[in-house]
Amino acid sequence: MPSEKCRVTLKDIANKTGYTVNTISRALNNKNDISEQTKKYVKEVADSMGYINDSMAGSLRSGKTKTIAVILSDISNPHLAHQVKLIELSAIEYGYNTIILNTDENSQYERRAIISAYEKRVDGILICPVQQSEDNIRFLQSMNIPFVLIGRYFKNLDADAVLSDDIKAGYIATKHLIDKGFRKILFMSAQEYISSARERLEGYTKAHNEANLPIHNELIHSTNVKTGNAKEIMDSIIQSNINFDSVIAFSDMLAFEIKCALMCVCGNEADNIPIIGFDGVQSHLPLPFKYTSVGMDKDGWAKESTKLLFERIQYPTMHKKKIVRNVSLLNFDPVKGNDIT
Amino acid sequence: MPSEKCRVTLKDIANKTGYTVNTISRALNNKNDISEQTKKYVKEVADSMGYINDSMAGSLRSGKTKTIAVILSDISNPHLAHQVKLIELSAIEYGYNTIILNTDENSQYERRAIISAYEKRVDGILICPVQQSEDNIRFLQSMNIPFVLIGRYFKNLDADAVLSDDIKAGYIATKHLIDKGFRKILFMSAQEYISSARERLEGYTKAHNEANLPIHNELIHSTNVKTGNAKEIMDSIIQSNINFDSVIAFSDMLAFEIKCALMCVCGNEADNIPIIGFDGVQSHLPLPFKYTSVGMDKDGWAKESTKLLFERIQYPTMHKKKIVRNVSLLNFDPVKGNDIT
DNA sequence: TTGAAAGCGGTACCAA
DNA sequence: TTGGTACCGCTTTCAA
Repeated sequence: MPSEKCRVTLKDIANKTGYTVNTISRALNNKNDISEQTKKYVKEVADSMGYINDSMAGSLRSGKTKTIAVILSDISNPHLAHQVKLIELSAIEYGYNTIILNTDENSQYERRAIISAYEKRVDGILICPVQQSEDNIRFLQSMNIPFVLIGRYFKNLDADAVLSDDIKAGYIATKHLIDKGFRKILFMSAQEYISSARERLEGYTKAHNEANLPIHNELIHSTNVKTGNAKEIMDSIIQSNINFDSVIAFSDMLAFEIKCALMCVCGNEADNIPIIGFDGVQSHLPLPFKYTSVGMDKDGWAKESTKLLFERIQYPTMHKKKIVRNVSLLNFDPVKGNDIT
Repeated sequence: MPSEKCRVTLKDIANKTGYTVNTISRALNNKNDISEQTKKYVKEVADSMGYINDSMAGSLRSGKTKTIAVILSDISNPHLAHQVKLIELSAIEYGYNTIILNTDENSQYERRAIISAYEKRVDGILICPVQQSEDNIRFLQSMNIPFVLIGRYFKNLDADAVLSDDIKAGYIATKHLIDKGFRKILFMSAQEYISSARERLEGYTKAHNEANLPIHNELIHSTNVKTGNAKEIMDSIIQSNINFDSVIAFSDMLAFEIKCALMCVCGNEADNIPIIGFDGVQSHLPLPFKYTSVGMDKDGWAKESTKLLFERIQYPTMHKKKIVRNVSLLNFDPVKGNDIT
């Protein structure tokens, strides 16, 4: 147990044992220039005194914090929360801690998050960039902290990235609906500066082109979609007499919101309007209704990006890598479970 | 922009301006024994050099990290993720950062999390304790770090806590079903060492007693419920020929899982078996189906507990407070929205 | 209003 | 194998 009054330090152990702080430090860190006997003794005394390392003091000197930062839009999004959890588990295996910083898709907050990570001297950063501009990422580059982009990337920026194949994602979602006979597919996208939004739309277009079907611009909504306001947007679309028979949504959570909105307007008829989302949350969010999504396997980009980050930390000069992960159509059924097409 | 090679330090600014590090430090921290002119000049130079504070070095000296830790079972649970987000937002208002540590309902991990928080010298801790034993919390007490229990408490332990009225929660869920004529209410609880689980069961019992209804022990399952294995448990219950006409589940996520399990077994008939969960996730998780839950308002214990923690940090000797928040029956309908009874 | 120096609690480096 | 000492970057204290 730690002393009642204050922190037990190396000095305290040194005083008690007669060794110097230096020896204590190296004994506790299992350095091999200390005799086993001394190590054992020192460790015992340290334990009995309830010594707990002060990571700040150590990091200040060594320059290493054994901590990585994960910067993303919103931890309260179930998809991201799950990914973060996986990242944390991975990081622990490498002996690292994780801190999470939210951007809320806001460049200013993102800038703050980057600064905050720098203040805390993290050894590396995983970041799903807001992308409103490239400034923040260039700023991050100038800091010389290893980082990996997750889920989104910049064309003109040579950086490590772990992405999903978003063109394919948009394509298979669209093709799936086209194959089923739907011709008026509403595409509810996010901000168009987001690379994954653009690429999914590209897939949407590709599928239409392949099927020799025209693209109706009124069906493509690249509005600033934030969770929580889908109802208003859907209402305005419906009020504008835009005709659609199916929907593709930028995320699963958005898809759920859209479904609610449709239920408000059409009641049970809403079931006739299929909605496909992205992210594949069904792997860890079993919900009592059927839904379809396009996504990676349940590990998403979490494991891969953590691995890449630690590679980068170890080999700072290694050539930059861009990893694109495969996606597939995921049909979730509460009875049958997941069915991957 | 920060220098390409390394961190800009106070020393660098001192060298450039001719002042000492001391003056620079106090100028940047807006202390009032520095002339406005000097402050302005120093800040300009610091900005132009891209100076970013090294929080570790500062904290090491000052003993304050302006960081709190949130220790809970699993950030990937949507309910907790939402609460954590609210805590973070609150903390930022107080000028604090937040780190999150997961316990996975495992005492050993909880111990590690507490140690990790101590290593990082956090100024305070919000913790939803695993409760398998009191050891970890007593350990935490011995550390002299201000902390607030959230959602769960210990009878024999004088500690700050922000809780929900779980007896009432169990009571109104049960009464609601009894009033509707259900008589065989399956109670799917969590580990019985968890205070909220016990209290909800107490409410369940109370509602039965009040209605002069017997309690059937076979309907009460205090198994080690972790998300993800509800199906097996439900299967075994059904195989045992235990008869039930309705369900109360320890959490909303568990309720969703149980619903899926029932759909597997009874198909559409599952709709005739009402399931009530706890947590009230509907306030921030709009899903396209109706469900009922018992919970607090959407702020949950987040704001209140953060506030209490900062009170405690400010007044270490203040008498301990136990805050019990009200709960109500929440009916979510994708069309009508939330209806609070 | 500013400067000089000590020190927070470790780790790194070199000498013994 | 161990000890002595500088030092990480900042804040605090006291003197000027």
